[in-house]
Amino acid sequence: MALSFQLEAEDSQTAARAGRFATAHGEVRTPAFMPVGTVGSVKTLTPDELAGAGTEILLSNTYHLWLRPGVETVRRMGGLHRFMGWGGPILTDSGGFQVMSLSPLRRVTDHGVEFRSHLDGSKLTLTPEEAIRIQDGLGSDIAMSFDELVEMPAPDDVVRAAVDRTLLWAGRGLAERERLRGEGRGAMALFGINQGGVSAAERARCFERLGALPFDGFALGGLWVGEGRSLGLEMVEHDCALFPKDRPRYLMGVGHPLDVVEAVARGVDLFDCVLPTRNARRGTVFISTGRLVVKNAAYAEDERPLDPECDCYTCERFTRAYLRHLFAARELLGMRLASIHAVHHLLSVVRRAREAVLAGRYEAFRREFVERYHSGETLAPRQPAGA
RNA sequence: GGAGGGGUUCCCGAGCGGUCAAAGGGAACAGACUGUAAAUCUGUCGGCGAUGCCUUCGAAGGUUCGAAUCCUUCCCCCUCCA
Repeated sequence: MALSFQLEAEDSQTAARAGRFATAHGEVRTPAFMPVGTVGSVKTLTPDELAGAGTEILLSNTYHLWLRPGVETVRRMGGLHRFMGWGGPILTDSGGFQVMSLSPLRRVTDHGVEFRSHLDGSKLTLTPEEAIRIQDGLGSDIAMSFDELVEMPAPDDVVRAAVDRTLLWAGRGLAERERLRGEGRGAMALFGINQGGVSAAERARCFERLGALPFDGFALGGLWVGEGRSLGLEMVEHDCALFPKDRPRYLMGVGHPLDVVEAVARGVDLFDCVLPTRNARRGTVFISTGRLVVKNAAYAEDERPLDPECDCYTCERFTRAYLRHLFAARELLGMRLASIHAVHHLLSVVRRAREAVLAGRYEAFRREFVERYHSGETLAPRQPAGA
Protein backbone atom coordinates (compact mmCIF):
# COMPACT_ATOMS: atom_id res chain seq x y z
CA MET A 1 0.00 0.00 0.00
CA ALA A 2 1.50 3.26 -1.12
CA LEU A 3 -0.46 5.29 1.32
CA SER A 4 -2.19 4.15 4.45
CA PHE A 5 -4.84 6.66 5.29
CA GLN A 6 -6.26 6.45 8.73
CA LEU A 7 -9.43 8.30 9.63
CA GLU A 8 -9.12 9.44 13.22
CA ALA A 9 -12.24 11.45 13.86
CA GLU A 10 -15.36 12.72 12.17
CA ASP A 11 -17.19 15.79 13.34
CA SER A 12 -20.79 15.13 14.34
CA GLN A 13 -22.27 18.42 13.11
CA THR A 14 -20.28 18.88 9.94
CA ALA A 15 -18.54 16.63 7.44
CA ALA A 16 -15.14 17.66 8.83
CA ARG A 17 -12.67 14.90 9.54
CA ALA A 18 -9.23 14.39 10.98
CA GLY A 19 -6.87 11.71 9.82
CA ARG A 20 -3.32 10.86 8.97
CA PHE A 21 -1.44 9.07 6.26
CA ALA A 22 2.06 7.72 6.04
CA THR A 23 4.51 8.09 3.18
CA ALA A 24 8.06 6.90 2.76
CA HIS A 25 9.16 10.37 3.87
CA GLY A 26 6.99 10.74 6.90
CA GLU A 27 3.52 11.08 8.19
CA VAL A 28 1.00 13.76 7.36
CA ARG A 29 -1.80 14.75 9.69
CA THR A 30 -4.97 16.03 8.10
CA PRO A 31 -6.52 18.43 7.43
CA ALA A 32 -3.23 19.54 5.92
CA PHE A 33 -2.06 22.42 3.81
CA MET A 34 0.74 21.99 1.29
CA PRO A 35 2.83 25.07 0.55
CA VAL A 36 3.51 25.22 -3.15
CA GLY A 37 7.04 24.75 -4.42
CA THR A 38 6.36 24.64 -8.13
CA VAL A 39 9.90 24.71 -9.36
CA GLY A 40 11.39 22.83 -6.45
CA SER A 41 11.34 25.76 -4.08
CA VAL A 42 8.65 27.45 -2.05
CA LYS A 43 9.61 30.88 -3.24
CA THR A 44 11.90 32.71 -0.80
CA LEU A 45 11.72 30.03 1.92
CA THR A 46 14.24 27.42 3.01
CA PRO A 47 13.16 23.89 3.96
CA ASP A 48 14.01 24.67 7.57
CA GLU A 49 11.74 27.67 7.55
CA LEU A 50 8.97 25.57 6.05
CA ALA A 51 9.42 22.88 8.66
CA GLY A 52 9.57 25.53 11.35
CA ALA A 53 6.22 26.86 10.19
CA GLY A 54 4.76 23.39 10.61
CA THR A 55 4.82 22.17 7.03
CA GLU A 56 4.33 18.41 6.81
CA ILE A 57 4.07 18.03 3.06
CA LEU A 58 4.97 20.13 0.04
CA LEU A 59 3.64 20.35 -3.46
CA SER A 60 5.89 20.52 -6.48
CA ASN A 61 5.27 20.43 -10.15
CA THR A 62 5.75 17.96 -12.97
CA TYR A 63 5.59 20.35 -15.87
CA HIS A 64 8.05 22.88 -14.51
CA LEU A 65 10.66 20.42 -13.28
CA TRP A 66 10.34 18.44 -16.48
CA LEU A 67 11.32 21.55 -18.45
CA ARG A 68 14.01 22.61 -16.02
CA PRO A 69 16.24 21.13 -14.79
CA GLY A 70 14.80 17.94 -16.33
CA VAL A 71 13.77 14.69 -14.65
CA GLU A 72 17.06 12.95 -15.37
CA THR A 73 19.03 15.64 -13.59
CA VAL A 74 16.78 15.46 -10.55
CA ARG A 75 16.96 11.66 -10.59
CA ARG A 76 20.75 11.63 -10.82
CA MET A 77 20.93 14.16 -8.01
CA GLY A 78 19.21 11.70 -5.76
CA GLY A 79 15.57 12.60 -6.35
CA LEU A 80 13.62 15.72 -5.62
CA HIS A 81 13.78 15.41 -1.83
CA ARG A 82 17.54 15.39 -1.76
CA PHE A 83 17.84 17.84 -4.59
CA MET A 84 15.83 20.51 -2.81
CA GLY A 85 16.88 19.57 0.67
CA TRP A 86 13.41 18.72 1.90
CA GLY A 87 13.20 15.43 3.74
CA GLY A 88 9.44 15.35 4.20
CA PRO A 89 6.69 14.13 1.91
CA ILE A 90 6.17 15.69 -1.51
CA LEU A 91 3.08 15.61 -3.66
CA THR A 92 3.59 16.47 -7.30
CA ASP A 93 0.99 18.01 -9.51
CA SER A 94 0.71 16.35 -12.87
CA GLY A 95 0.77 19.34 -15.18
CA GLY A 96 -2.97 19.28 -15.61
CA PHE A 97 -3.26 22.81 -14.35
CA GLN A 98 -0.79 23.96 -16.98
CA VAL A 99 -3.06 22.45 -19.60
CA MET A 100 -5.36 25.28 -18.68
CA SER A 101 -3.06 28.09 -17.57
CA LEU A 102 -0.75 27.80 -20.56
CA SER A 103 -3.70 27.57 -22.91
CA PRO A 104 -2.34 29.98 -25.51
CA LEU A 105 0.69 27.71 -25.80
CA ARG A 106 -0.93 24.31 -26.11
CA ARG A 107 -3.09 21.88 -28.07
CA VAL A 108 -5.03 19.11 -26.35
CA THR A 109 -5.85 15.74 -27.89
CA ASP A 110 -6.73 12.36 -26.41
CA HIS A 111 -3.11 11.37 -26.81
CA GLY A 112 -1.92 14.20 -24.58
CA VAL A 113 -1.10 17.87 -24.62
CA GLU A 114 1.24 19.57 -26.99
CA PHE A 115 2.83 22.50 -25.21
CA ARG A 116 5.03 25.31 -26.33
CA SER A 117 7.55 25.59 -23.56
CA HIS A 118 7.08 28.89 -21.76
CA LEU A 119 10.87 28.98 -21.35
CA ASP A 120 12.09 28.72 -24.92
CA GLY A 121 9.04 28.14 -27.08
CA SER A 122 10.05 24.61 -28.04
CA LYS A 123 7.32 22.08 -28.81
CA LEU A 124 6.80 19.36 -26.22
CA THR A 125 4.20 16.68 -25.65
CA LEU A 126 3.04 15.68 -22.23
CA THR A 127 0.94 12.51 -22.06
CA PRO A 128 -0.73 10.89 -19.07
CA GLU A 129 1.88 8.14 -19.16
CA GLU A 130 4.77 10.58 -19.37
CA ALA A 131 3.34 12.59 -16.48
CA ILE A 132 3.42 9.45 -14.34
CA ARG A 133 6.94 8.56 -15.43
CA ILE A 134 8.16 12.07 -14.66
CA GLN A 135 6.61 12.07 -11.20
CA ASP A 136 8.12 8.67 -10.54
CA GLY A 137 11.48 9.91 -11.76
CA LEU A 138 11.30 12.89 -9.45
CA GLY A 139 10.70 10.53 -6.56
CA SER A 140 7.32 11.94 -5.62
CA ASP A 141 5.47 10.46 -2.65
CA ILE A 142 2.09 11.24 -4.10
CA ALA A 143 1.61 11.64 -7.82
CA MET A 144 -1.42 13.20 -9.42
CA SER A 145 -3.22 11.80 -12.40
CA PHE A 146 -2.88 13.90 -15.55
CA ASP A 147 -6.19 15.66 -16.04
CA GLU A 148 -7.85 18.36 -18.06
CA LEU A 149 -9.59 21.22 -16.34
CA VAL A 150 -11.44 24.06 -17.94
CA GLU A 151 -11.88 27.60 -16.84
CA MET A 152 -15.36 28.64 -15.78
CA PRO A 153 -17.66 29.58 -17.28
CA ALA A 154 -17.42 26.94 -19.99
CA PRO A 155 -19.99 25.40 -22.36
CA ASP A 156 -21.40 22.03 -21.32
CA ASP A 157 -19.84 20.13 -24.17
CA VAL A 158 -16.39 21.45 -23.28
CA VAL A 159 -16.83 20.36 -19.66
CA ARG A 160 -18.11 16.95 -20.77
CA ALA A 161 -15.17 16.47 -23.11
CA ALA A 162 -12.75 17.37 -20.32
CA VAL A 163 -14.40 14.81 -18.05
CA ASP A 164 -14.14 12.10 -20.69
CA ARG A 165 -10.52 12.91 -21.36
CA THR A 166 -9.71 13.04 -17.67
CA LEU A 167 -11.25 9.57 -17.21
CA LEU A 168 -9.40 8.21 -20.20
CA TRP A 169 -6.13 9.60 -18.89
CA ALA A 170 -6.84 8.40 -15.33
CA GLY A 171 -6.97 4.79 -16.54
CA ARG A 172 -3.84 5.19 -18.61
CA GLY A 173 -1.96 6.77 -15.71
CA LEU A 174 -2.82 3.91 -13.39
CA ALA A 175 -1.78 1.42 -16.05
CA GLU A 176 1.54 3.20 -16.44
CA ARG A 177 2.17 3.02 -12.72
CA GLU A 178 1.40 -0.71 -12.84
CA ARG A 179 3.87 -1.09 -15.67
CA LEU A 180 6.51 0.80 -13.67
CA ARG A 181 5.82 -1.37 -10.66
CA GLY A 182 6.49 -4.37 -12.82
CA GLU A 183 9.97 -2.89 -13.24
CA GLY A 184 10.41 -2.32 -9.52
CA ARG A 185 9.56 1.36 -9.71
CA GLY A 186 6.37 3.40 -9.28
CA ALA A 187 6.26 3.10 -5.50
CA MET A 188 4.47 6.40 -5.19
CA ALA A 189 0.83 6.83 -4.32
CA LEU A 190 -1.43 8.05 -7.09
CA PHE A 191 -4.49 10.27 -6.76
CA GLY A 192 -7.31 10.52 -9.26
CA ILE A 193 -8.84 13.91 -10.02
CA ASN A 194 -12.54 14.48 -10.33
CA GLN A 195 -13.73 16.97 -12.95
CA GLY A 196 -17.06 18.20 -14.24
CA GLY A 197 -16.93 21.91 -13.62
CA VAL A 198 -19.89 23.27 -11.71
CA SER A 199 -22.30 20.65 -12.94
CA ALA A 200 -23.19 18.29 -10.11
CA ALA A 201 -24.38 15.77 -12.67
CA GLU A 202 -21.12 15.88 -14.60
CA ARG A 203 -19.05 15.57 -11.45
CA ALA A 204 -21.15 12.62 -10.37
CA ARG A 205 -20.79 11.03 -13.79
CA CYS A 206 -17.05 11.55 -13.60
CA PHE A 207 -16.75 10.04 -10.17
CA GLU A 208 -18.89 7.08 -11.01
CA ARG A 209 -16.02 5.80 -13.11
CA LEU A 210 -13.11 7.49 -11.37
CA GLY A 211 -14.18 6.16 -7.97
CA ALA A 212 -14.12 2.62 -9.27
CA LEU A 213 -10.42 2.89 -10.07
CA PRO A 214 -7.78 1.87 -7.51
CA PHE A 215 -6.49 5.34 -6.68
CA ASP A 216 -4.90 6.00 -3.30
CA GLY A 217 -6.82 9.20 -2.88
CA PHE A 218 -9.14 11.51 -4.74
CA ALA A 219 -8.88 15.13 -5.65
CA LEU A 220 -11.52 17.71 -6.41
CA GLY A 221 -10.31 19.38 -9.55
CA GLY A 222 -11.43 22.23 -11.75
CA LEU A 223 -12.72 24.35 -8.89
CA TRP A 224 -11.93 27.93 -7.88
CA VAL A 225 -11.24 28.68 -11.51
CA GLY A 226 -13.75 31.45 -11.96
CA GLU A 227 -17.02 29.82 -10.92
CA GLY A 228 -17.41 31.76 -7.69
CA ARG A 229 -16.97 30.72 -4.10
CA SER A 230 -20.46 29.57 -3.21
CA LEU A 231 -20.78 27.40 -6.30
CA GLY A 232 -17.35 25.99 -5.58
CA LEU A 233 -18.29 25.09 -2.04
CA GLU A 234 -21.46 23.48 -3.32
CA MET A 235 -19.38 21.26 -5.58
CA VAL A 236 -17.05 20.44 -2.69
CA GLU A 237 -19.97 19.27 -0.60
CA HIS A 238 -21.31 17.29 -3.51
CA ASP A 239 -18.03 15.57 -4.35
CA CYS A 240 -17.11 14.76 -0.78
CA ALA A 241 -20.44 13.05 -0.29
CA LEU A 242 -19.51 10.78 -3.18
CA PHE A 243 -15.89 10.13 -2.25
CA PRO A 244 -15.00 7.06 -0.14
CA LYS A 245 -14.30 7.74 3.50
CA ASP A 246 -11.21 5.63 3.69
CA ARG A 247 -9.09 7.69 1.33
CA PRO A 248 -7.83 11.25 1.50
CA ARG A 249 -9.66 14.02 -0.29
CA TYR A 250 -7.66 16.80 -1.80
CA LEU A 251 -9.16 20.11 -2.91
CA MET A 252 -6.69 21.36 -5.46
CA GLY A 253 -5.58 24.96 -5.59
CA VAL A 254 -7.68 26.32 -2.76
CA GLY A 255 -6.12 28.19 0.10
CA HIS A 256 -7.94 31.29 1.20
CA PRO A 257 -8.26 30.78 4.97
CA LEU A 258 -12.05 31.06 4.81
CA ASP A 259 -12.25 28.64 1.91
CA VAL A 260 -10.10 26.14 3.76
CA VAL A 261 -12.23 26.30 6.88
CA GLU A 262 -15.43 25.93 4.84
CA ALA A 263 -14.05 23.12 2.71
CA VAL A 264 -12.88 21.20 5.77
CA ALA A 265 -16.43 21.48 7.07
CA ARG A 266 -17.52 19.73 3.90
CA GLY A 267 -15.06 16.88 4.21
CA VAL A 268 -11.79 17.94 2.59
CA ASP A 269 -8.47 16.69 4.02
CA LEU A 270 -5.78 18.25 1.86
CA PHE A 271 -5.12 21.64 0.31
CA ASP A 272 -2.48 23.42 -1.67
CA CYS A 273 -2.51 27.00 -2.83
CA VAL A 274 -0.24 29.71 -4.12
CA LEU A 275 -2.49 32.45 -2.80
CA PRO A 276 -0.89 32.88 0.65
CA THR A 277 2.67 32.91 -0.63
CA ARG A 278 2.00 34.86 -3.80
CA ASN A 279 0.06 37.50 -1.92
CA ALA A 280 2.77 37.62 0.70
CA ARG A 281 5.40 38.36 -1.92
CA ARG A 282 3.22 41.22 -3.10
CA GLY A 283 2.63 42.75 0.27
CA THR A 284 -0.67 41.27 1.39
CA VAL A 285 -1.04 38.73 4.19
CA PHE A 286 -3.92 36.94 5.81
CA ILE A 287 -4.13 37.41 9.53
CA SER A 288 -6.66 36.16 12.05
CA THR A 289 -8.81 39.24 11.69
CA GLY A 290 -8.77 39.62 7.93
CA ARG A 291 -6.62 40.54 4.98
CA LEU A 292 -3.82 42.94 5.72
CA VAL A 293 -2.31 44.92 2.85
CA VAL A 294 0.91 45.78 4.70
CA LYS A 295 2.48 47.48 1.74
CA ASN A 296 -0.09 50.27 2.00
CA ALA A 297 1.02 53.69 3.21
CA ALA A 298 -1.43 53.49 6.09
CA TYR A 299 0.92 51.10 7.91
CA ALA A 300 4.04 53.22 7.52
CA GLU A 301 4.20 53.85 11.26
CA ASP A 302 2.18 50.99 12.67
CA GLU A 303 4.25 49.40 15.40
CA ARG A 304 2.23 46.21 15.73
CA PRO A 305 3.27 42.90 14.19
CA LEU A 306 1.42 41.69 11.08
CA ASP A 307 -0.84 39.62 13.27
CA PRO A 308 -0.84 40.30 17.01
CA GLU A 309 -2.25 36.82 17.49
CA CYS A 310 0.49 35.04 15.55
CA ASP A 311 3.62 33.48 16.98
CA CYS A 312 5.65 33.16 13.79
CA TYR A 313 9.20 34.50 13.55
CA THR A 314 8.08 37.54 11.56
CA CYS A 315 5.33 38.48 13.95
CA GLU A 316 7.53 37.99 17.00
CA ARG A 317 10.29 40.21 15.64
CA PHE A 318 9.07 42.82 13.20
CA THR A 319 6.55 45.62 12.92
CA ARG A 320 4.11 46.36 10.14
CA ALA A 321 5.98 49.62 9.68
CA TYR A 322 9.19 47.73 8.92
CA LEU A 323 7.48 45.31 6.55
CA ARG A 324 5.78 48.21 4.81
CA HIS A 325 9.16 49.87 4.42
CA LEU A 326 10.74 46.71 3.02
CA PHE A 327 7.99 46.45 0.41
CA ALA A 328 8.25 50.12 -0.48
CA ALA A 329 12.02 49.73 -0.87
CA ARG A 330 11.57 46.44 -2.73
CA GLU A 331 13.85 44.69 -0.32
CA LEU A 332 13.83 40.92 -0.71
CA LEU A 333 13.56 40.46 3.01
CA GLY A 334 10.02 41.85 2.88
CA MET A 335 8.89 39.00 0.67
CA ARG A 336 10.65 36.49 2.84
CA LEU A 337 9.27 37.73 6.12
CA ALA A 338 5.76 37.99 4.71
CA SER A 339 6.04 34.49 3.23
CA ILE A 340 7.18 33.09 6.56
CA HIS A 341 4.08 34.50 8.15
CA ALA A 342 1.82 33.39 5.30
CA VAL A 343 2.86 29.76 5.48
CA HIS A 344 2.87 29.73 9.25
CA HIS A 345 -0.59 31.26 9.36
CA LEU A 346 -2.27 28.86 6.98
CA LEU A 347 -0.65 25.88 8.63
CA SER A 348 -1.90 27.10 11.95
CA VAL A 349 -5.40 27.32 10.48
CA VAL A 350 -5.40 23.67 9.43
CA ARG A 351 -3.74 22.59 12.65
CA ARG A 352 -6.43 24.32 14.69
CA ALA A 353 -9.09 22.88 12.41
CA ARG A 354 -7.70 19.43 13.08
CA GLU A 355 -7.64 19.99 16.81
CA ALA A 356 -11.23 21.17 16.67
CA VAL A 357 -12.34 18.04 14.85
CA LEU A 358 -10.49 15.84 17.32
CA ALA A 359 -12.13 17.74 20.15
CA GLY A 360 -15.53 17.33 18.57
CA ARG A 361 -16.13 21.06 18.18
CA TYR A 362 -15.53 21.87 14.57
CA GLU A 363 -18.76 23.78 14.07
CA ALA A 364 -17.89 26.11 16.93
CA PHE A 365 -14.38 26.55 15.58
CA ARG A 366 -15.67 27.40 12.17
CA ARG A 367 -18.12 29.94 13.52
CA GLU A 368 -15.50 31.62 15.69
CA PHE A 369 -12.92 31.59 12.93
CA VAL A 370 -15.19 33.16 10.33
CA GLU A 371 -16.48 35.74 12.79
CA ARG A 372 -12.98 36.70 13.86
CA TYR A 373 -11.82 36.93 10.26
CA HIS A 374 -14.63 39.29 9.38
CA SER A 375 -14.13 41.40 12.50
CA GLY A 376 -11.23 43.29 10.92
CA GLU A 377 -10.33 44.12 14.49
CA THR A 378 -6.57 44.56 14.31
CA LEU A 379 -6.62 45.58 10.67
CA ALA A 380 -7.14 49.32 10.96
CA PRO A 381 -3.83 51.17 10.84
CA ARG A 382 -2.62 52.64 14.10
CA GLN A 383 -0.43 55.71 14.48
CA PRO A 384 2.32 55.82 17.05
CA ALA A 385 1.49 57.58 20.30
CA GLY A 386 3.85 60.48 19.59
CA ALA A 387 2.42 61.27 16.18
C1' G B 1 34.82 90.30 -18.73
C1' G B 2 33.82 87.25 -23.60
C1' A B 3 31.22 83.01 -26.14
C1' G B 4 27.61 79.41 -25.87
C1' G B 5 23.77 76.17 -23.58
C1' G B 6 19.65 75.88 -20.38
C1' G B 7 15.32 76.76 -16.77
C1' U B 8 8.58 72.15 -18.48
C1' U B 9 3.60 69.36 -14.03
C1' C B 10 6.96 65.56 -7.04
C1' C B 11 11.91 64.03 -9.85
C1' C B 12 14.30 63.02 -14.69
C1' G B 13 12.91 64.36 -19.39
C1' A B 14 10.20 65.12 -24.51
C1' G B 15 7.57 69.02 -26.75
C1' C B 16 9.30 74.18 -29.87
C1' G B 17 2.57 78.61 -32.70
C1' G B 18 -3.33 75.43 -32.50
C1' U B 19 -4.97 68.21 -32.27
C1' C B 20 -1.00 70.33 -24.87
C1' A B 21 -3.09 69.62 -18.55
C1' A B 22 1.52 68.73 -21.88
C1' A B 23 5.04 62.09 -24.65
C1' G B 24 8.13 58.66 -21.96
C1' G B 25 10.42 57.03 -17.53
C1' G B 26 10.79 57.23 -12.19
C1' A B 27 8.57 58.14 -7.58
C1' A B 28 3.93 58.10 -5.11
C1' C B 29 -1.02 56.09 -4.22
C1' A B 30 -4.62 52.31 -4.89
C1' G B 31 -6.52 47.66 -6.84
C1' A B 32 -6.13 42.53 -8.51
C1' C B 33 -4.10 37.79 -7.30
C1' U B 34 -6.87 30.62 -4.96
C1' G B 35 -3.54 22.56 -8.47
C1' U B 36 2.65 29.72 -9.62
C1' A B 37 5.00 31.62 -17.54
C1' A B 38 3.77 35.90 -11.49
C1' A B 39 9.76 39.86 -6.83
C1' U B 40 3.72 40.11 -11.63
C1' C B 41 -0.31 42.75 -13.78
C1' U B 42 -3.92 46.93 -13.83
C1' G B 43 -5.53 51.78 -12.66
C1' U B 44 -4.79 56.87 -10.79
C1' C B 45 -1.26 60.51 -10.73
C1' G B 46 -2.66 69.99 -11.32
C1' G B 47 -7.66 71.57 -9.25
C1' C B 48 -12.94 71.51 -9.46
C1' G B 49 -19.82 71.98 -8.60
C1' A B 50 -16.21 67.89 -14.00
C1' U B 51 -18.57 65.07 -21.79
C1' G B 52 -17.08 71.47 -19.21
C1' C B 53 -14.42 75.18 -16.45
C1' C B 54 -10.10 77.10 -13.77
C1' U B 55 -4.68 77.28 -12.73
C1' U B 56 0.25 75.48 -14.74
C1' C B 57 5.66 74.94 -18.64
C1' G B 58 11.75 80.54 -14.15
C1' A B 59 9.37 86.10 -13.64
C1' A B 60 7.11 90.29 -15.86
C1' G B 61 5.51 92.42 -20.22
C1' G B 62 4.47 92.01 -25.53
C1' U B 63 3.16 89.84 -30.68
C1' U B 64 -1.04 86.69 -32.34
C1' C B 65 -7.75 84.79 -33.36
C1' G B 66 -4.53 81.41 -30.43
C1' A B 67 1.93 80.83 -26.88
C1' A B 68 5.23 75.80 -22.98
C1' U B 69 6.47 77.04 -28.05
C1' C B 70 7.85 83.83 -31.16
C1' C B 71 9.83 88.93 -29.20
C1' U B 72 11.69 92.21 -24.99
C1' U B 73 13.54 92.87 -20.15
C1' C B 74 14.78 90.67 -15.67
C1' C B 75 16.21 86.46 -12.28
C1' C B 76 18.75 81.89 -11.77
C1' C B 77 21.87 77.54 -13.43
C1' C B 78 25.72 75.07 -16.49
C1' U B 79 30.01 74.73 -20.03
C1' C B 80 34.17 76.83 -22.43
C1' C B 81 37.59 81.04 -23.04
C1' A B 82 39.92 85.05 -20.23
